[in-house]
Amino acid sequence: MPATIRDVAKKAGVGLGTVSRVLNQSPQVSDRTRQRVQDVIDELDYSPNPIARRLSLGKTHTIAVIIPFFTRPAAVERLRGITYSISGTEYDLIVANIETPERRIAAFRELARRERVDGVLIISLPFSEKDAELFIKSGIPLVFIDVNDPLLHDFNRIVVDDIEGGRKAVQHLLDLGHTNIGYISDVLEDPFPFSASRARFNGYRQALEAAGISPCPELHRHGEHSRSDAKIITAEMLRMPDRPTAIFAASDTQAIGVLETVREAGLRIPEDLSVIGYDDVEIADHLGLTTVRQLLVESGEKGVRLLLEVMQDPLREAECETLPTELIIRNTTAPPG
Amino acid sequence: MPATIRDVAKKAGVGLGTVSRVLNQSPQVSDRTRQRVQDVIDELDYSPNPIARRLSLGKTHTIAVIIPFFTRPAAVERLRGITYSISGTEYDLIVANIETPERRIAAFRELARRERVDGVLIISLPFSEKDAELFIKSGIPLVFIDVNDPLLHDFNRIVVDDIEGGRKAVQHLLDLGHTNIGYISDVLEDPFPFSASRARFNGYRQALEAAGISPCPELHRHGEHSRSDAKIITAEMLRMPDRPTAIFAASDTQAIGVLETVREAGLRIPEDLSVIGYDDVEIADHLGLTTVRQLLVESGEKGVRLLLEVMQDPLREAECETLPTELIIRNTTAPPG
DNA sequence: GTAGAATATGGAACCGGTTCCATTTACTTA
DNA sequence: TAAGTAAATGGAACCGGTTCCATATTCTAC
Repeated sequence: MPATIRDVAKKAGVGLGTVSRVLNQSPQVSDRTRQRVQDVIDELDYSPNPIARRLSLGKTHTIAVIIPFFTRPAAVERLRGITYSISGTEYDLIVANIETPERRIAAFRELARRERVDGVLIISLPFSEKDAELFIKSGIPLVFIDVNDPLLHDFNRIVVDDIEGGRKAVQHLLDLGHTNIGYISDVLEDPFPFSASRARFNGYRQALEAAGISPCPELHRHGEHSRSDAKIITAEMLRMPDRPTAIFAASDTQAIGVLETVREAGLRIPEDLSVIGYDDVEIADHLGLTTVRQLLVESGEKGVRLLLEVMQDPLREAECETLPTELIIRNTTAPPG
Repeated sequence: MPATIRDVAKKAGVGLGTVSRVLNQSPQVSDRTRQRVQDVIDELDYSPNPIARRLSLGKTHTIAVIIPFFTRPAAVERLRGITYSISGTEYDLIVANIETPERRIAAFRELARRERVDGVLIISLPFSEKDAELFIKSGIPLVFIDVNDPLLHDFNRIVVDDIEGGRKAVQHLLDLGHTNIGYISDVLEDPFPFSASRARFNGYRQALEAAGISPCPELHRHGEHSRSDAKIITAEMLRMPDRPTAIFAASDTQAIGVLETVREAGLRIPEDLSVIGYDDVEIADHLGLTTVRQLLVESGEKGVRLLLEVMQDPLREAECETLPTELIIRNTTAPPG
């Protein structure tokens, strides 16, 4: 049904190559011929078939984003930035939502192929040495957002210094006078843990040690990255004889779970217990949550820009851009009662 | 670099058609030949080029979702359901994020083309008669989620009865004894308003009228679909001499803005003012928000399933599935003080 | 006006699959 | 064993673009 380049050529009385040259703004067409062809293109409402174009050019014009979308609200805001930067480019954004380890492996396997995508963005996901081999072998341009690991030294990254971010969170609590500070995070002993959680934990530890406080293993607990697990863990912590006076949660999602349990226990926030999260997702403002802010939307935008550059110039050196974190003090932290 | 079907044929000593038959599970291949070809496929780590396949088959294997993604958290949860249902199919999901009317028009224009996508899902967006013509002309399979308009009678839809949903919200307030009930919504006088907001407004009005209360125009205000606009509008309402004792907000997002302003005004929720939202997005539970629940994830899942069926059988009659709404009473509504 | 250089153009070949029909091969029956 | 039928196979044509080189046309300089 839709007109093809052959229809245009025939009706304009020119060759296929000439139509192609008009379509692709080649200077090697006379103005007169160009106008004639353009008139026919308009008349037939012709536009090129993207699939045929992609096959011919040997490019997919597709960028894949692999994302644990719905279990990490922060990731949603990164994706927002990604859609902004992709919009107006010639690329399609395909989304692979990863909510289980099995899905992650399958997605990597499927997408690490040059005939499949031109580039890949990986957001907030664990990444193993074996995964790295797969992508290196494929030669697919790859950018990580919020994944930072020594393993990734030779890959392009947009990250924050999560050690510093973790330190800021804990330093804020120390400045308020807290010394008995809990930390709730994702599981850190997985074969492939999410690197940012581990770094935030290291920041937690470093800040305590710098203040001459020996980190107490009882005060660090982990579970799935979810509000409900954080609720359960917080309840356990509140049952400790020497319960913490403040809790640092590794993400705002988990901090929300903490808030819930603390309130259900009849404790006042922040008078009886201070809570600080990490990310500054959109709802954090509404909740009055004290948190460490990351530039989530900007990280997505920059990730796309970096990927486009890598796709343009595959020989460029791997780059790692570190975005700032910022302590955002709202209403969930105060000096210990 | 990657092996092609020609490499496989040559190495296996068969013709292209035979390799294709093996790839596509045709019965018309002897077991012996099939095994021989499969061994070579494994040896060369060959997989078909999806672009070539799509051109040959005349299918894009792509489904587009057009979504006002980030301005409507409910849409994010619908998208979650979409990713669940798409996962495991042969289709790529491309996401077009629409945050302005101009972007909407451009996206429709680009995507209403058979060489571009095999099907389209449109979520929570305004849709005009002109838009309808564009899609009818293209013959693209199309399913709407959360768009319900007489104009769409001949299109496939997954909807809720928003009139009933709006009535439920207001009926709940009436049952509590409220008679002075405000309503905050999106702009309804746009050339192409979002249909669900209008329907919820109709529900609001019907419930009042059924209770013998004449709807007061001063009690209905609208702005952009955002938390911040809802904050401003609520402040205006609170300044009314005869301010409402309860507010029905057309979405949870807007309800959150209402909560903020009410609290900033030093009023207690729900003692001084009751608030009810609409959607039951994930954070509503944490906020203790009374709301009208929609099955958001399920609406996405069903939308994909319906679209796949329409793509399978283009001659099928247009279908409209109506999902239930449910009143969810939490802590933001109580009898008037 | 002629020769040479520059510009414009057409279309065969190509991208990597699928498909369909002519041909070949294998099997069955008399 | 021969004839007929069924199954298997090969490869040309096709999908709709892009590109590159041979050729045609236009322009410039003498």
